Parts: sequence; structure tokens; C-alpha cells
Amino acid sequence: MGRKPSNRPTSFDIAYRAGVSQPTVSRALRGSPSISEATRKRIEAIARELNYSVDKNASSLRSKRTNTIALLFFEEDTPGDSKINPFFLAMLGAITRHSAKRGLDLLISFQRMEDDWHVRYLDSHRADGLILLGYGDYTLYRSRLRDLVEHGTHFVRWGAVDDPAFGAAIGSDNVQAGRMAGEHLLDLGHRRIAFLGQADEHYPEFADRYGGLCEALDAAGIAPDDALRRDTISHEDLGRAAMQDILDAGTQFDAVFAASDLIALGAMAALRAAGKRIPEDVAVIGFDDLPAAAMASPGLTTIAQDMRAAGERLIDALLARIEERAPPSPLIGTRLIVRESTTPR
Amino acid sequence: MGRKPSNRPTSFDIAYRAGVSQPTVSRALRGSPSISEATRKRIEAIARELNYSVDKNASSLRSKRTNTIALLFFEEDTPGDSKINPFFLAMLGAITRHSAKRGLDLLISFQRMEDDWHVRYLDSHRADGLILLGYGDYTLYRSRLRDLVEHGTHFVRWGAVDDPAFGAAIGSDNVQAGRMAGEHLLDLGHRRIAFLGQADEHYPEFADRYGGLCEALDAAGIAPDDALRRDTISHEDLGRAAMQDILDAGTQFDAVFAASDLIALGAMAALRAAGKRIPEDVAVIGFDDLPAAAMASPGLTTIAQDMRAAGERLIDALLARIEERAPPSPLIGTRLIVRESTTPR
DNA sequence: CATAATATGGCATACGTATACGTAGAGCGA
DNA sequence: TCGCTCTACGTATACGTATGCCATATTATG
Repeated sequence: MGRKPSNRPTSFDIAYRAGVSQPTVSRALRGSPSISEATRKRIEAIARELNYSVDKNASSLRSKRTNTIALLFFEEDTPGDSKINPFFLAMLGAITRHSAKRGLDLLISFQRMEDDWHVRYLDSHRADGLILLGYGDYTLYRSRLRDLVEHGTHFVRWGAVDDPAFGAAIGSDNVQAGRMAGEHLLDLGHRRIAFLGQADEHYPEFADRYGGLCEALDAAGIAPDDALRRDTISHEDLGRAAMQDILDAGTQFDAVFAASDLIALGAMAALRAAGKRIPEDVAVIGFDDLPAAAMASPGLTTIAQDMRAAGERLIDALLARIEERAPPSPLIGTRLIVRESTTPR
Repeated sequence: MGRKPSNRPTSFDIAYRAGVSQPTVSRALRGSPSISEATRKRIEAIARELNYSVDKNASSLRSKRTNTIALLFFEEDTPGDSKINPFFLAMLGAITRHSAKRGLDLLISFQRMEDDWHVRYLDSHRADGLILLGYGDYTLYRSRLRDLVEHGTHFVRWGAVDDPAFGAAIGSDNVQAGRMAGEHLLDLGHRRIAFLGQADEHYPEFADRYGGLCEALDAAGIAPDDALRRDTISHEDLGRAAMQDILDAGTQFDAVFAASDLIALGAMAALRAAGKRIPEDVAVIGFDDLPAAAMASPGLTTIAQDMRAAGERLIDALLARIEERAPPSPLIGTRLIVRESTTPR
């Protein structure tokens, strides 16, 4: 029946002590219905006593299930300081917590867009699925995504919820959020609203936010003015430069909608340097609700994305893919956080 | 010799096509010297062509080496918002990058101090070693650490470099950094320096920073004044409260050394609310160089820890433990970042 | 009381790799 | 020629678990 006990306990050791066979131990610990309650209790007790834990490698090897998901971050290859985008760090927290709740291990890795990450993890049976968090030029990203889809890889990505040819996506309703931001500014009486953020196919999330703003403007009977728009990616210095550019151009404006908080913080610096009072001369609204947004003075009004829901949804969507169930809704809620950068105290 | 090729390629498939045995494939791909150059080239070519990658589970099962390390975060059980301490997020970035460079996979997990994390990862053969990033009450932490040491677990932790009975630690030279902060304030002519941070055995890192400050004061012939000290942990609101408490007490002071940036930012809020000008009335210096420190206005002077080195050192120290080599030096460099909160522009 | 239907658990084996050990052939010196 | 040392591989097997299939004991059913 059993074998002799050895050093680090295996299921054979448990079996030996319990007077059952090894498969019975395996079944008992996995909660198989074909093991009687009494036997299971006994086995569980012995397992606990011996401090036994299932060997993850053997288990995965045999069952073809790792109960692990890999979280892949992408970045554009920024030289110099290797800071991580704080927004994704917040996401990481949410994902970690929820994957723990689902009993999943989380493998994490940072990649550059250029690398051929799309094979390594799944083919080596490290993980059952992938979560992709990319920021940067979306067009670069697309070909890899298409590869993954064709390869039949189980993955979900955070970002623009668009063409499923690029895989399942979870993201905020950026159009609606953009409209919300626009309406907030309009409600406060602002009419000349600048937009900072690259609103084209390279950054579809920003494009949607801009689209939402335009909807709000339309509804108020205001035509969007391209003179009040500057392309910029999410970086403080670039946000500052873009704002400066509008200031230099001399076009009048009384509010700024920045596509991200980093951009907004840069813009606020430029405005301050130009002697503009916030929000009296120019109101500013951002996007993301980074910790720094609350810290800034004046506090930055912004759109918060529901990170907890995002983490949950990403995990559950991925599991749905893996288990071939129907996926959950892809859209995440957003919330307006009003601070002093739009409303003086 | 070989077997028939199957679905997902295995080392047998490679062997079959190369006309060699499976072990030869294994050896060739691992770079064993007992395989001829020619054979290896051939095998590598076939492997690439078939898109073969070694099954991580089988490999780890057999070799007892996972090439994976687990990164465990601890937090005190804070109710409500589940933010992650930004300092550890920065650390995460550094660790990730360096582990990739070393060819290690990184398993990540958040834990509460109370849980019995100390067994799960290693006994289940998920990882070869542990990196512990804990913040919170150190005394809670100690018993677990001692368990791990007795259990023979391979681990390294970030934090106070103290008694090795609690395992190998990597950390900044907090005493020296504290002295540096003190000297900076003294050089600027400040004499009455307040300290915010719990400087006892519960938070040994803070205690060391305070110790460094005292050294600097001693060297300048100034006696530390307990009336200018408040215990607080690293949280903005608590920093604010502690500062307020000193203000309310009416003790005069012209500078503040906060044991962390979060505390410092809270203190600055309290000072502003009390109508104090920074740095003219009160200079403020923090610790950590969070992104928010640069963002604050005035910019917060602070002590930056060399995160890149920290990540490297943690990984290398852990590998040294695992491979039973001599560990690298445990102390990490720090650097004074001067901003407007101590020197008016 | 005989037989069918469960309930429970054992037996055999597969998962894909790594490694201890053995061995054929080449080269070489005596 | 013999034996020796190397080189370069093959043979056999172990790692620890999960699972398809079968066997026994137990109970229900007529």
C-alpha cells in the first residue's frame, strides 16, 4: 500500500500514516467526492501535522494547470530613470489582492514592447494565462496582440475596449468619463476648455476621453477648438511643455482637461510659472487620481477609475477565457473627484 | 532511441528529429560541456524551429530548482483603502528588473502580518527563496522571522540591518543618513530641530534615523530635546497630527526632520495651516524621495535611497544564500536631495 | 435471499525533464 | 597489440502528483 516515510513529506508519507494509498490522499486533499468524510478528515489532520504541502511542480506537471497567472507590464523604452507608471502600480495592488482571493499565484514581469514576450510564459507552462498592462504607443502593441490571439493564448489586457481581434480588454468607459469631466467644467461656467493628450489611434484611451469632452461641448453648443488641443503622452515634463505651448500661442482659455494626472500636474506647473491662478484664472482637471493628485496644491480635481473593480474584472475575465465561460462586462466605472483645482475652497 | 513526435513539442520530439536521445537534448539546451558543439547547434536549431520551450514544471520537479523567487509584501492591516506604500512600489520596480537580468521569475504576493505565509511558498516548491518587504510594527514581525530562520528558509528582507537571528537584511545606512539630514539642517543654521517618527524598537529604521540626527546634534554641541519629538508611523494624516501636536505645545522650533516623506508631507500641511512659511519659518526634510516629494510645493528636501542598488543587492544576497556563497554588503547608499523646503529659491 | 446499484478506494500509469551511471569509439603511449 | 584516458553520448530511472479504470464492501431492491 504505502512506502516508507522519507525526509520532506510527500503524499506517500501521508498515505502511509493514514493507511491508505497515495491517490486517496491526492483525492482527499483536492476534495474529491469519492472519498468519505471520515477518511478526508483523517488525511487532512495528518497532512497538517506533518506540515505537508502539495508540490506545485508535480501537481502542475500532471494536471496541466498551474493556477498561476502572469502579469506582464510593458513600457516604451524610456532611458534613464526606471520609474514605473504609478497608475499601473495601483492596478498591481488590486490585481494581487484579487488573485489571492481566487487562489492564484501571480508571476510578474516587466517587458519592453520590442521583446518577444508573447511565447515564453505559456509555452513553458509557467502560467495558465496572461494579463497585459501596456502603456505607450498602441500601434506598436497591436501586432503582438494579434499574434497572441492567433496563437490561441489566454490573455486579457487593460486598455481601450475596442476590436476583439486584439484580444479581450477591460477598461474604463473613457468616453463617458471624458464627458463627465467636460460637464463638470461646463457646469462651473467654463467655456474655453483646452485638452492635453495625444488623441489619436496611438493612444485610443486618450482619444476616447477627448471624444467624451467633445460630446459634452456639443451638448452645450460649443465647437471644439483645435487651437486648444495639444498632443502629449503621459509625462509631467511633456504636459508642462504642452501647456506652455498653448500659453505661448496666446489663445485664451479658462480650463484645462488633461488626459492624465501626470500631464495635469505638469500643466499646473506651467500655469503657475505663467502667473495664472488655479482655479480662478484656469481650472484644471486630470485623470487617474494618482496619490500625487491629492498631494498637489491646489489639490487636483480628477477622474478616478475604480481600481478594485478593474483588478477583479481582469482576473475574472481571464479565468472566464481559460475555462471557456462567458466573460464579465468589460467596462469599469469612473468617478469624479472634485478638489481645489476646479473649485476654490 | 527516440519516440514519435506528438502535439506540443517535448524534448523527445527534438531528440527524434535530431537523431539523438532525450537526455542529450536536455544536456545540449542546458549547455552541458559533455555535448559536442556540433550536436548542440543542431539541437538548438531544431528547438527553435519547433518553437520548443522547456516545461518549467517538469524541469523544476526533477531538478529541485525553480529559478523563481517569491516577493512577499507585508502590511499592517489597514482597513478601508488598500493603497500600497509607494516606497515599496518603487522597490518592486528595481527588484523586477534585476531578477529578470538574473533569469529569475518573480512570484509576488501581498500578505497580512498575521497570516502564516512562512510555509506556503517554499514547502510547495514554488520558489527557491523569499524576499520580504515588510512595513509596520517590527516586533510583530520578529517571531515569524525567527521561525523562518529556524526552518532553514532561504530569505532576505529589506529593513533594519541588525541581529542576524532575524535573517539576512539589506537596508540603507539609516544612522548615516539621519546624520546627513541633521547636518544639512545645521549647516543652514537651524538649531531647534523637531523629529517626527516612532523611534523605538517597533520601528528600528526610524530609530536609526533619529540616532543619526542626534549624532549630528551632538557634534554641533546641541542636546536633543524630547519636547521636539513625536512618535508617528508613516502616514500623511498621522504626520500632520504629530506636527500639529508640537505646534499646539508651543515649543519653538525652526526645522523638522520627518522619518518619511509621507510624514513630512503631512507635517507641511499642518505648518501651512498654522501660517508658517516653509522654509523661512520652518525648514522641512523628509526621507524616501517619493514621487510626491518633488511634486509638493514647496518641493520637499529629502533623503533618497538607492533603489536600484537595493533591488540588486536583495536579489544577489538571496542568491548567495541559496547557493551558500558569501553575501554582498548589506548597506545601501543614500543621497541628500535638496529642494525648496529647506532652501528658498 | 439473490442481485443490482452505490460508495469508497486501490492499481497502474502518465506528465516531461534531469542526472547517475555505463559504454562505444577515438586517440595515444608503451 | 593492449590497455588507458577522454569524449560524447545512450540507458535507466526518479521527481511527486493526478486520474482512468477496476475491485471490493455495503446497501438497496425485488
